[in-house]
Amino acid sequence: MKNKDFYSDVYEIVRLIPPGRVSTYGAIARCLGASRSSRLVGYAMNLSHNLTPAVPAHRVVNRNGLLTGKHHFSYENEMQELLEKEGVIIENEQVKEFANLFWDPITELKI
DNA sequence: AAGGTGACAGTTT
DNA sequence: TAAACTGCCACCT
Repeated sequence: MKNKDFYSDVYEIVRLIPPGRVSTYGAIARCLGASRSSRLVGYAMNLSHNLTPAVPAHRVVNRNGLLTGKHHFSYENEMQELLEKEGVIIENEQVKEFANLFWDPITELKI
């Protein structure tokens, strides 16, 4: 009934991202048919901090594979640590082999 | 109520 | 090739 569903869908998709994989704001937005609202996805992540169950926002990066949102975590290294813990290697605040680890919700969910 | 902001992305200079 | 600008749409003050 409200765009709140949009956020719910965003959280749901983010939760579907398997460990060790990463996705992008644009891909998620596009999956919901709102390719122009990629910024809103980032905003949704911002609100997901108090969300339960916790949304793995650390698995969501920008289309360049850059950890742009690390500043919004408890501490800046938390995002990187969480990703490295899952096997994702971060180099220069950027996901290494991003193209290989990229998890596209459209491709994965559409099958 | 109106204006400003932003965890992006695509296009242009 | 790299850097900068604009577009976009909901949320916040």
